[in-house]
Amino acid sequence: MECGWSWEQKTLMSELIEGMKSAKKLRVHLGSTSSVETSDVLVQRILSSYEKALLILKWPGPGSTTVQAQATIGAAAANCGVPESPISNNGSPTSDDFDGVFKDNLDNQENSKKRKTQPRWTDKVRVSFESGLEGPQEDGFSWRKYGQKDILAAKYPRSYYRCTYRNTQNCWATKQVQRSDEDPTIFEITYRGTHTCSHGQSAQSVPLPPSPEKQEKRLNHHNSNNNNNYQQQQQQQSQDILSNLRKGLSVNTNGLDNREMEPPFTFPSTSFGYTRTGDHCFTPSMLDENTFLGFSSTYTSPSTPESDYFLCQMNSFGDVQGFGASVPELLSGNNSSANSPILNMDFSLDPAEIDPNFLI
DNA sequence: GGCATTTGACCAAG
DNA sequence: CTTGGTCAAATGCC
Repeated sequence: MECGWSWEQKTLMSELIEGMKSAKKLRVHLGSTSSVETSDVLVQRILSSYEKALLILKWPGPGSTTVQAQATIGAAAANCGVPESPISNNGSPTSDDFDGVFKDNLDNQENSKKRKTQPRWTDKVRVSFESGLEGPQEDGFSWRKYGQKDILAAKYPRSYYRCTYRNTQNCWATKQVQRSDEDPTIFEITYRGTHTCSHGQSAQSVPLPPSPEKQEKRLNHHNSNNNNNYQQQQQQQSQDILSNLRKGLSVNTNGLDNREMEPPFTFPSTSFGYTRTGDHCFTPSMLDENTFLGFSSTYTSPSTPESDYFLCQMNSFGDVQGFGASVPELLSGNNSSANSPILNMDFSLDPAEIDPNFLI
């Protein structure tokens, strides 16, 4: 693991602080405009989230495990933001979870072959059109498909991808792409491991990687190289996004297998035709997707007894495939760009989603 | 030729 | 034993 914890910590903390400041400003603003009460509730939750996230970061952990815990938290933070698992129901971090969950991550960077205890997180992406611009793949990294498998309970096969630079740079990041049975427009991307390669967001050479079912990589390949610099102005990015999505629409209309065919896509002008699933990331009764700042991260408790599994669900409508990075990679410390890619994002964490027992 | 995907086989986990 | 994840040979594309 090559994630520099100190860099991670600083970056994450500065982002959290910045986000908290913004939320406070928003609260003031909302208050002055006599907004509905729920807005204030939301802001309060945002602030609470930041505070607790910062608390997690600052928490040193007991005894000799401190360094390890912090390092592993950093690894997790690089993947998903702030891990849920360290937070017990009473709000206190538990170092056992840190060690159990994230040490495995470190181990598996060395021992790639066994799937066992690879920390992973899931990004659910809704694809509003079937033009070949499936969201899951356009995450700024270069992936190489190495397998596909029919899953017993799944209608669609699962595709397996690994980092293109696995051999050359010993980058063991992998991801799985699974189309949702219930809603075929949703792809569930499970990321495993973090990128240690230097071909991530800041140097992505294949921002429009292949779709899971039918690779259209080559068609997009030549469009992509101008749209990857995270230091670009957001305005420029938006222009590129629109431009390239149009290219994608014109090029990739036959990108899927017959069985994957979906109803014709209608390109919504307000969202560039691309949305992230928010329904999995918000508590329906509490949050309105449209109310939020643009990004949420959801973590559920480890589902395996060994606590080596955590799952987060991302939502970011600031992320347009091929031009923005999905959150896990944005938060990856392996993309050692001095300019944090998340600087340009409105960013919030919802404590209720981190852990239902966590908040207030 | 180089690099990608496809796909059946193999292997480990549960 | 079943299933999911990975390997690697075959194949395709540029």
